[in-house]
Amino acid sequence: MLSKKTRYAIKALVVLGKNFGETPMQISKIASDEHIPKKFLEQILLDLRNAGLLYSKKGAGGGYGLVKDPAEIFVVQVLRLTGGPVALLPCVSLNFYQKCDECSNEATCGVRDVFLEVRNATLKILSETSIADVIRREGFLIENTEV
Amino acid sequence: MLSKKTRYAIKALVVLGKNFGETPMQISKIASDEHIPKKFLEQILLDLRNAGLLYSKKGAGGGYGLVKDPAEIFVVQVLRLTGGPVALLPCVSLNFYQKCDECSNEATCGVRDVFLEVRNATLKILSETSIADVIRREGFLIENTEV
DNA sequence: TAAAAGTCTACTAAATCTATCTACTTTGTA
DNA sequence: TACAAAGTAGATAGATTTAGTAGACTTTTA
Repeated sequence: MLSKKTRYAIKALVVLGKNFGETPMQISKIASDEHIPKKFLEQILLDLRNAGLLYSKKGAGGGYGLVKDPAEIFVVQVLRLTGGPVALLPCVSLNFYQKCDECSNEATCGVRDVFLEVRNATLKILSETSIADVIRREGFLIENTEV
Repeated sequence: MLSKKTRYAIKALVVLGKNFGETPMQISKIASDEHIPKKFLEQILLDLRNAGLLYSKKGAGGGYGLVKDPAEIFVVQVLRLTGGPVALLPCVSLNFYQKCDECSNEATCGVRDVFLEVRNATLKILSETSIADVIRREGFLIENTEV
């Protein structure tokens, strides 16, 4: 399961993606619109800024904005920045790799092999899906509902 | 990430799968062979027994064994029995469903839609892979290494 | 110069996970 | 029949992680 942190980060990026090209957006606005605790969101946005995804502007009229086009930010990046590994086992994780204590030989571990397959499938989807795609899907679904 | 509980459960079922048709196997043996804390494993095997996957025999010469052929036990079942949801978001989970607090409209949520796709991909693999498959893969990999 | 808005560090509360303890029941065999 | 082997059961403790809060500080604009 994704942590709240990861989920809030994605939500925030979606909101900022819709706002791309406009004047920066305040934390408070994002927090209240998306029902995210403001102080918690502050930390998250700061992380995303330090990672180079967002710019920030202090003072009156300040706020946050995307540095890149939402089509160039992929969901998998957000997971990784917010500490959510893609893999279900540490021994098949690219970015959070850890040796299994209970497994004697990684190369011959059938369990590992299965979860490697799962990771690859997940990774494919999440690394091909951008924030822009997420926004697009939303739009598509809304239209579908309204027709 | 899968919990230790889930991982231990899979490991134990693999061991018991190899032993299928033989006399029951003791917790202590599984625990020491697989480097699993014995008392913890006791709880896990009991859960799997109560779920109908294992039979147990008390007293001297007792132990645990698979009720069904390892080809009929699927990895996805083990995840679910041991509390490991397949989905990355509660709102796309079949067995551990929960409404998102921060999401206003589930039907039009683009984030949900993406993670639904991820869940379906994961589910496909895990529900098609049996304990027997895990054992087979292991064998295949060992042969590969030795040749 | 006051208000708006982000920055930074530390802290706490709650939940969950992992593991252990203790006492008990059932069964096989000497 | 008694003892040892082995599973059953529930409680509990320790560690770790997650989620959220608090408060003081800096920068910028009007």
